Amino acid sequence: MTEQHETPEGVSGRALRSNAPSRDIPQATVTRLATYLRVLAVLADEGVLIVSSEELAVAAGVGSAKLRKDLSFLGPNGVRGVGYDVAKLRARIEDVLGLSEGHRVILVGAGNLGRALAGYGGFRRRGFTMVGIFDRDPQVIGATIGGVPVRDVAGLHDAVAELEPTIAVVTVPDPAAQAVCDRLVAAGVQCILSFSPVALDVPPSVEVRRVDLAVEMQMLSFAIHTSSSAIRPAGVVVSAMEPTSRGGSGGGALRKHAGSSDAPHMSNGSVVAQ
Amino acid sequence: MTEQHETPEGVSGRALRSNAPSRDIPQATVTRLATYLRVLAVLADEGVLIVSSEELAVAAGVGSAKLRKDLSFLGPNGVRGVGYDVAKLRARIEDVLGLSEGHRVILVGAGNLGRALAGYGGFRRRGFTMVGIFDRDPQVIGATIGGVPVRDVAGLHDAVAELEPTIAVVTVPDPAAQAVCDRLVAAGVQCILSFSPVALDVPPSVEVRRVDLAVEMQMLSFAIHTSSSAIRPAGVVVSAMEPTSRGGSGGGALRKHAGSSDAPHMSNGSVVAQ
DNA sequence: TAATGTGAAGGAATTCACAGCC
DNA sequence: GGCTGTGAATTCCTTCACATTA
Repeated sequence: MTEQHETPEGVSGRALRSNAPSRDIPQATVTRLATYLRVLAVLADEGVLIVSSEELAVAAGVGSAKLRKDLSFLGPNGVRGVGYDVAKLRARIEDVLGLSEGHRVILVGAGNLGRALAGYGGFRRRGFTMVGIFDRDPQVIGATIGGVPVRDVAGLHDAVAELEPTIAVVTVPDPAAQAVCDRLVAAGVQCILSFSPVALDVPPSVEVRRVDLAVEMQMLSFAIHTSSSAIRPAGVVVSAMEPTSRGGSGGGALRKHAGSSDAPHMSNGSVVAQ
Repeated sequence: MTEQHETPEGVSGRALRSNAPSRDIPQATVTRLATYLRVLAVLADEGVLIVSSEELAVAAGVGSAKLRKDLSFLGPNGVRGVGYDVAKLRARIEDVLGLSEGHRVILVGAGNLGRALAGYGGFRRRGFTMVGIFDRDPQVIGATIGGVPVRDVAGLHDAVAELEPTIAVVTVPDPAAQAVCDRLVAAGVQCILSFSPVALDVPPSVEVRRVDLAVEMQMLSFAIHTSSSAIRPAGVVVSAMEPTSRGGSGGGALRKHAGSSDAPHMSNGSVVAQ
């Protein structure tokens, strides 16, 4: 959906920290940086030390020029005639995205989706530590999910003070979403990822991203609809994909096989942020 | 990821059907149409008959000019000086998105995430019918999730011929994603929603959307990082949100109570399409 | 020589402002 | 008077092509 594009005025707000990039980083670039990071993690696991923009681009599904442009916002990261140092580039992107110090995450709503997220190994692997899980159901409270005990949501306020989470993930039924959100805000949470399609009302100082699965499905629907109604050579569809050179495994020189990787089924969603 | 924005060249492929819009609809607009649809459903439930672009825009979290521009791609839909007929607009958007006739969905991977999706009421409500669920685990095969029995993924090919799904949702562990995808493609599935972060290799005729939760979390991280490192008046954060007029409930004339109300600033997200 | 980094061109999406209609 | 629909201006993003550097 990414996206694209909300956030009219770029994204940032002038970063003034240590290694902060000098210019503002475009929103669209930030979205892709997260993708590059995932690919770099896989490469690192495979023992790859150096990667070229072309190889990285193919693995991430974008054009190499776009990738270089994206990386250029972080300052010089590669060596001309050689490529990028995988470990160094990875560290640089993590630093820029604010992932270096990790994040403490709490989850409110231990339903199926909440459990799926809590059990998602990819989180911890990427620096997100689940420090608290909350629910309203007495039958669920006290149980342990992914090693973290489920607490009564009634104690949310105090728990936030105790756990000091940097991010809260909300996976409660739609009607409860706003109330939970209000309590999180009252408790001082600044950053919320909501899986409810309802638009949450929060003060401007709080950052909310919303993920709506149905939106993804509907966009797929549109793709089918338009392609099936288009006049086209038999079997060929005008698809919404990147004009990436798609060559199975024949392309990249350094990639081996994709085994080790990440987490088992998890999820997530599309996106749509508030 | 949003998303936003993969898909370089617009989205469509010349629609030539019945009520097809004359022009191509921009990708960014399609993303938001799905959002408008959700808001319209809520309004309809509340008994609202007519809505102005300003009201709809606030509820959806976008600017009114943007909303009007978006709707203009679908042809004339409103009445000047009055507003939009909720039911009529809703039907029009559903038609354009290809939702009018509903979709038959199969799900591969009955883990926590798969179960969460299968049980998600929002799907059926929006015209997506789960017609088949598949898994590899003998312990799960035969069980019923949301009224649909779990079948052995070994019979996927024949089942696709039998069930004729228009969309397949993949929620299997990462290492299995490509293989499952290949089998779906071989069986004739044209449209896949994958929750695995790995980039799937498919023929150009197949449409794939990928959803990666970690990307969302990382974008949140960036938002925290940049705003916390910015120089700003105490307590106020330079956030990446829409500059929407946020006025609690004082604004809209037709809306009743806020259970679901207004969507303050929102926006939307990103998405990463392969 | 090989691949990065980047100005400049091109295209897409957003915003503005107002003409047009009820 | 009020609100839609839309050209025009603006801003943002992508793509191209090449100068630059190891």
